[in-house]
Amino acid sequence: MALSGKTVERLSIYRRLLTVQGFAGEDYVYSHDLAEMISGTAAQVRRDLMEVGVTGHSKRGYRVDEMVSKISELLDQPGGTELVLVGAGDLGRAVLGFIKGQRTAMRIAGAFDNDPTKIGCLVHGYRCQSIDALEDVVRANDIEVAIITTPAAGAQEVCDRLVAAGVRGIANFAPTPLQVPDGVWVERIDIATALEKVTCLTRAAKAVVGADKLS
Amino acid sequence: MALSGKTVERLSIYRRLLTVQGFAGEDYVYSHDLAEMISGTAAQVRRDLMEVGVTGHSKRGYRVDEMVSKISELLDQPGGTELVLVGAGDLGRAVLGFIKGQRTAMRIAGAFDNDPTKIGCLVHGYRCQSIDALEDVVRANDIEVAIITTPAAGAQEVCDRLVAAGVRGIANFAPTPLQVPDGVWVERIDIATALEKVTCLTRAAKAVVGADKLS
DNA sequence: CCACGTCTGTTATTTTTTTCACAAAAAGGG
DNA sequence: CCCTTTTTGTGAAAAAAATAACAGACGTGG
Repeated sequence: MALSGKTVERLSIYRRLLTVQGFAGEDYVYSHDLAEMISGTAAQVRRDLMEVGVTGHSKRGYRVDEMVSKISELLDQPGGTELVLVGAGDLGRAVLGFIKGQRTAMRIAGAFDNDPTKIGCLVHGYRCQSIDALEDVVRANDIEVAIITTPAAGAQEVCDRLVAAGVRGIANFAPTPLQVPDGVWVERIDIATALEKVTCLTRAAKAVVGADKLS
Repeated sequence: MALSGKTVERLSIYRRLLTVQGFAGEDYVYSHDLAEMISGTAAQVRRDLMEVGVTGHSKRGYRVDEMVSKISELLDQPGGTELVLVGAGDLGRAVLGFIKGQRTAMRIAGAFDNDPTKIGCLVHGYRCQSIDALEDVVRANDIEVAIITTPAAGAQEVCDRLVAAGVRGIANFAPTPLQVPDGVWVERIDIATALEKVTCLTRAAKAVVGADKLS
């Protein structure tokens, strides 16, 4: 019963809707309400919830607090997760802000950059350290998850160093694919690709609508 | 022959590998080389290329320049795409930097924010305007694609205004789902979800590896 | 110029993901 | 208390995506 990536994504969104957005404060929620919010189907919501083991009630829906705690059990590491972030540019700053803003179960154990003018500076309350200290911090804190927000050019090298130091999961914001050994999970968040996708598929969507109009 | 979203994503990556990374400068590339770079299979690469209509050569591979121009034909709008960006915070700044950095076929027609202290400031060379001017700029330039980098709270309202002004495609970086009418394409780039996914699935990957070791 | 090995193009197969559809549960009204 | 309506839970069907597999093309080396 390995949770698929897609399911995890939706669970993350459900939880957010149930805690800080939309349905915060409700006691019960129907599957079709959640479905509408995510522009999906009720069946899919029920299926996702089945996977996490929450059970709803006919005519009432699902208990919000039960959903949230069950989802959190699956998504969050018991004591929270410590991460390191490499690359304190605009994007790194944005990601740090995100982590700080949402009160998620994540803590930043260190933020790193190779630019001497950035080292020592505070970014969203985190002190930027020299990339030279990367391995030490990762090993000292048994860090398993890292965020790469460097330019494409340096990403693979940073990745290799992280993996060598014991990191098993990487959120890769650099616009380049990373090569990793088995057992390391890479989540790619590719802004350049996303932008190209939206410009491309916007035209496609229009074409479809146009076709519909003819029929 | 509607290009699927997944295919478009991969095409975007292929093009980048063929122009600015990895294979820039090569005359021919094999499908298995591209496959290795993206940690995929050669069959999938060939399939993607089939969809764009490039045809390779036995024993030689695919012509890089042909691939790039065919992919560009599909991904890019002929004269390039003009976009607006709403939300000039850290994330907005990061996205503007991306667009400026990659010399993609995209141009920023306007960057907007509702924070009076930001209005008038230059962000990566773009002058931040008041959100009040949003509709005027969108209509005056026939903007079809927009980028939302606001906090979650304001995103839906911004989205509604954009759609009302004629926008048909939205890259949504706000950590909330958006409701849009038919014919509008939304591409969600959810950093909070991505981070939760990587922390969650890192443990899952480890579990799998552990299980393998037992067998 | 022939045999071999490699790489493409595409069909078939498998796997994964989503949607459909309906029985069972249960609240509410008369 | 029973009937109606709404909502869950889930097997079955469908759709989408990825992978495998292999015929055909084509250099290359002898």
